[in-house]
Amino acid sequence: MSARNTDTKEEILRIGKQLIQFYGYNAFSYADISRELNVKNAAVHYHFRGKEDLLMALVQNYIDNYQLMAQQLKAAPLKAIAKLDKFIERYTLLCETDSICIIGSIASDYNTLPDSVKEKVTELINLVMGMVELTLAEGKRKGELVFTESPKTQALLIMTNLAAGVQLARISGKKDYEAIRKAIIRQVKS
Amino acid sequence: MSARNTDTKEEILRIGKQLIQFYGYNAFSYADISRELNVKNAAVHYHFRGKEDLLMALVQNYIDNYQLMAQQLKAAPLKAIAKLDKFIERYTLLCETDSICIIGSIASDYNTLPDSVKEKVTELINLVMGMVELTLAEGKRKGELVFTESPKTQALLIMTNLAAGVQLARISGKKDYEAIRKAIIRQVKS
DNA sequence: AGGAAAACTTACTAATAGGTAAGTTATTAT
DNA sequence: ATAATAACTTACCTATTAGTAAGTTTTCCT
Repeated sequence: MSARNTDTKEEILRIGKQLIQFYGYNAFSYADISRELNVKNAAVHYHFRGKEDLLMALVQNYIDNYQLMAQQLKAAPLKAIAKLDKFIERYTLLCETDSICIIGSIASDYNTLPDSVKEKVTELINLVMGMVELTLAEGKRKGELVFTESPKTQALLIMTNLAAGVQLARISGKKDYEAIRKAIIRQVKS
Repeated sequence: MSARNTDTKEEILRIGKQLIQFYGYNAFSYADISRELNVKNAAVHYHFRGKEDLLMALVQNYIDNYQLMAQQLKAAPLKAIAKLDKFIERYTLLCETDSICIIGSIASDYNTLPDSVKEKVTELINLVMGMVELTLAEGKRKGELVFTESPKTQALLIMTNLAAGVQLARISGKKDYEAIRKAIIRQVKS
């Protein structure tokens, strides 16, 4: 099963992920990836036939990741607020490297993407939104969280705060992101 | 040949604005603009030396626009909630054409932009944020609005809800945007 | 009417984009 | 040991990109 350089494919995904979060989908090329990996661009095409395939794999990767996270969160004996924190932390980390959430990045380039990718992205969004919504609903039921909106709407508010929060942080600084982060918590804390 | 078009320059700005909001900065070219205007791409270069200059002019255009809006809002004998509505309506309109806010669009491509543009965008953000903050602060002072966060933080929350709201709407539909829009109002309504 | 300036077009660059076909080297299974 | 195959490289290709220099047409001004 193992091949000569098994992690080239994973490395491509890793770098692609970085590039899309730092520069955006339409602003990076196979040359950027191959340069960083010290291979020729044809090698990247070997692993991913085209940019569309690479993006598909990338989004699928996120889906797998979040699916795992959703399972773990469900099983974990954590308070809702701690679960929410775990989720928010991902955005805080992005913020620290001047990167943005892949959903936001893709959303900005959405009208230039092939339909296949659009569908996969919808899948990803539904997954993430569902996860946050569930966490909120459970927290509310257990009395650990307090908010007046429906869990779905509250999830929308939080997601948009975070997604645009990291975008804004690039321009006006991390302080604004921090203010948003804290406010999100206050909004749902009992 | 025929008809002289003195507003070519303005038309370029109009189309550029559309393109950046629909496709993103790195996904449109001078060819896209010249095609739509029925001129050659050199004509676009005549009015704006390069893409950087075009983007600069575009952002400046927004600054002028919002500066005017800020003045009008200050002077207008409107309740704070009505002023806020006027601002939100811009995003609702964007949403209807599957377009996103220029700030969000630029934020996503931020790391590919020249410094000159970055600075201008900061100017734009400060202007818009300041306008929303002021409206919120005034509304609170007059008892027309009620919210617990500082006006600045509340402005951050609203701005991020809207900016990411229109982005999200592209993917998961306008219903989500509508839910966000209504929740924003509820959050500050007395 | 005539000249200057503005608003273009024509006709090119050079660089990069994404992509492919065919050949080479390394790894693995038998 | 060797055949098959995986993981590449070499060497291209075509389309598009932003951009420019030089010439042409249109409009403005006197």
